[in-house]
Amino acid sequence: MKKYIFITTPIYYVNAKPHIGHAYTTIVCDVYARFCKMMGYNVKFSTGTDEHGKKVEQSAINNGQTPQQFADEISTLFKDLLPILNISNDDFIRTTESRHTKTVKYFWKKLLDAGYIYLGQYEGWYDIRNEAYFSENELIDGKSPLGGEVTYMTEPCYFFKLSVFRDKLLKYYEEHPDFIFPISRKNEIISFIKQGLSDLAISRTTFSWGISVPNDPKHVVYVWLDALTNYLTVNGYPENEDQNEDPYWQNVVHFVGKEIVRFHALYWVAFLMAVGIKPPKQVVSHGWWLSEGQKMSKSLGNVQDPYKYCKVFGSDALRYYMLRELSFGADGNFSKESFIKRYNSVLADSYGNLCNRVLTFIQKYCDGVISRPETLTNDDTAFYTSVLEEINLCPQLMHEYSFSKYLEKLEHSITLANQYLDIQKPWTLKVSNKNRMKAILYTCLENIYKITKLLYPVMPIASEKFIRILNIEPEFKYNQNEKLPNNITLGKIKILFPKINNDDIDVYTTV
RNA sequence: CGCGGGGUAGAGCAGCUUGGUAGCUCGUCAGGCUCAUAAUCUGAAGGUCGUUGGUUCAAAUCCAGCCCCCGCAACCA
Repeated sequence: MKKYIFITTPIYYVNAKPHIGHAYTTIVCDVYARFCKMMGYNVKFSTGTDEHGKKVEQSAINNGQTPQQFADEISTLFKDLLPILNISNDDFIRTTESRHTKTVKYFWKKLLDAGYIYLGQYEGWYDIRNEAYFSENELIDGKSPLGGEVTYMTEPCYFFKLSVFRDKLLKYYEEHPDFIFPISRKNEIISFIKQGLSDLAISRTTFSWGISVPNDPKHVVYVWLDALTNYLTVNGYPENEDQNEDPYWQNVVHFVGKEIVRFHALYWVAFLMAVGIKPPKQVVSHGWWLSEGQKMSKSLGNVQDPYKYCKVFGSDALRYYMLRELSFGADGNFSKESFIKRYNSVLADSYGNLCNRVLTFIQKYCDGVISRPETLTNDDTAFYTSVLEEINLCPQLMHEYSFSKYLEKLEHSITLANQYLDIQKPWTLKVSNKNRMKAILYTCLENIYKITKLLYPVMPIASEKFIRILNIEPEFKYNQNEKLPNNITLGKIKILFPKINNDDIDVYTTV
């Protein structure tokens, strides 16, 4: 039976230009999506931009543009970066598209019909800059906890009856222990709910750049109700109304940064429960990047620009680095020094060089032609076994989002291959035993091939390049018993990862 | 009693959920190889796992207290 999965990035808010965090989330999703495709899943993978709200309206005015012009411009920036990162998304959704406004309005009516929306009055101290209300006792020195100036306001406002979902949500988490990844985030959400849930204001009248509330156009739909619904839009709602029967909707995985877990794991689930749509399978949260040990900030001038790394090292290298360096879920550090070190020691010296030493050997001493040996020695089978032991762990690690360990296993397999060569010393057999020499080379090449296939989700370009050198048409399907064809004739050999010694790469953004 | 993250070899980290020889990468030192991108391979040195106490036959891992570091204006994954 064919398996389905729907993988999403958050939609990115167009108030700011793309930065390293957007690149990271998107890359993580892409790696997972490519992996799932490799495992035979039908994959739907979406990303996009979130374009409404007061901040966008304000930024547009400051820029002398209409909100739509402003949103178009920034959205394009996000979209244009996808090919640079080599992202294989199936859809790019914008919240200003008509397909989306239609979904949101429909979704609103469903919530209304189900009795979960009521018109009330919001009163409290309003922090204009942060678009949020606070109660008297939340204020700090007469300012909002977010630091903004506040004024006392009352505003008619639609509410979503979030409070009635308290027990349903807790029960859902309990029945789906893997719903929030990692566990530490799940505990945060649970303790947040236990502190008490109040109803959620889901409309605003203080600005107009948004989707207007059906039958009450003074109001626009609150940003998160608008934004989260994008996942339904992408999945064809409301035309495809019965999401509970939709194969992709059975297995939805939302990748998010840790700061927006609450919106996905709590509000979104409650919204869906309210209209009777099955909540997503999992919300997977990742940490933040620091730069050279410090928080990235424009004032410190240490904002890392991932696209500069792409230019110098290629997207494969950036993807590899980001997944390998961070223990997924935790915060981590992005540094030029460690990037160059990992690139050179693993991609250039260890993997790249291994490929090159075997390929050029075959080219020089076997005229580029090699075939499956008749017999294997014990050393050969031991080598096959030891590599298999490593790479067979990979699928499970990927499903646990242990990207770094996934790569660690492959790196260790590469070391095993280098060791195998050093022990077998095929270069001593050039004259004395050419058959044995070829058997060694074929054995090594076959294992590199297996490893390379598993590298594909992370480094699709290099993986494909290597396989093309073997004159094989790349087909990325996972097969535990992956085999090379019996006869290989090499094409033109290329260096996969040229060593980079330039320490003067300008990596900081010059915004 | 604000919230959260963290303290494990020179550096950066994993391990902690499900207690039982402390592991990875880089770096250092010594040696081997020459097919390869001055790449590779072998070996070695280097840690009282922040601290105190508890549970246990056994704790980096569980529990309690304490110390120290980082983040919590905005932008935002």
